[in-house]
Amino acid sequence: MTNTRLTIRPPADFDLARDVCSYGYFLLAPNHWDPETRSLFRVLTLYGDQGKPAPTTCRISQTKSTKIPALTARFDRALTRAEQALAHAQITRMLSLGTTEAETRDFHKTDRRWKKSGRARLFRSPTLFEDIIKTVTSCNVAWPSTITMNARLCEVLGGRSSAGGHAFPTPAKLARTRAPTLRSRCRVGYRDQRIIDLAKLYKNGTIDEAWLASPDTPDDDAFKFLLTLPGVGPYAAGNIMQLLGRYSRLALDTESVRHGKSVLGYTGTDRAILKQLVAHYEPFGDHKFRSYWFELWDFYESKKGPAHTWDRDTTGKTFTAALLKD
DNA sequence: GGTAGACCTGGACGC
DNA sequence: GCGTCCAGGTCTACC
Repeated sequence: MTNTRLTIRPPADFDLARDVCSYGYFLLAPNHWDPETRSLFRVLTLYGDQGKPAPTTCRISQTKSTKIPALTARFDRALTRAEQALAHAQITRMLSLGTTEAETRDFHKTDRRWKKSGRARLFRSPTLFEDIIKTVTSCNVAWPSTITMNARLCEVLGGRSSAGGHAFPTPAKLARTRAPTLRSRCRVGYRDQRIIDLAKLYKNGTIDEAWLASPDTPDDDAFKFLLTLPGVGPYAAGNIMQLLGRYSRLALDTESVRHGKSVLGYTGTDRAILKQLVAHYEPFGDHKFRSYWFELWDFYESKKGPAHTWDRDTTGKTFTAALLKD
């Protein structure tokens, strides 16, 4: 049997290099962006007929030869119909293909600064679970440690594809992992039990992805629920909101304060700067996270060059607050 | 409601 | 090479 190859039609304004390299998670395992070929490699966890996890390596690239920008996803084995449907859904989530051209136009009407570059979509994970764990691994830690934690989680607990790559651990796998294993082998520190508890909550349905993602669920309700999760405070909840495609909340941290000081020229105490940041983004209403994020991203690109040229193991590791201060 | 201190890791720094 | 300090967001105890 030949390996599966899927053709995906994204919205006409989609640009793989721009839209993958739009949020830091594209630098975290198991994602691997290749700047040379402008392709995204990663292992997706699909599920075979018996419901057993079936890690599968996938390479996503964009065809530029036709007028309509088609995406091609190549897999390391033949997929069943059900697996193809799941892979399609996971890729759609990762690349925010659900963000239509009309929604993009609406964002650009509110914040015209990004119309020229076309920025509107933010990269995320194939599953909400991975996004939640990635967010927890980014809290109270410098970026290089977040890179290490995600790499170790995949190497130690992620299933292996036939091509040899590791997937992100499944909720079931993390739910039955012992805290000392997470701490010593994945270097997650005190986050160990919180990660296990989150996996259990996801596995037993307490974290209800359908409810959280539903347009019928008000932003306030989703945000309040996220705050009840272990390891999730105001910053993490705000970040998970944007990973759900809800951009009405900010996710403010020390990096936001640095941005307020060095880019926006704010002065005063950290608390005063945070207050000014909230006022600054208020006019962008339901789009405020994107306005905030693309400002920040612009600054990173001014320091490190276009994001699609960043390599995970070199440029990607240099994002520390200390290095960005000047 | 506000605040102080602990949590853990890894990078920076001084010796 | 070793020891110490510090950054980072959440949680708990306390006022």
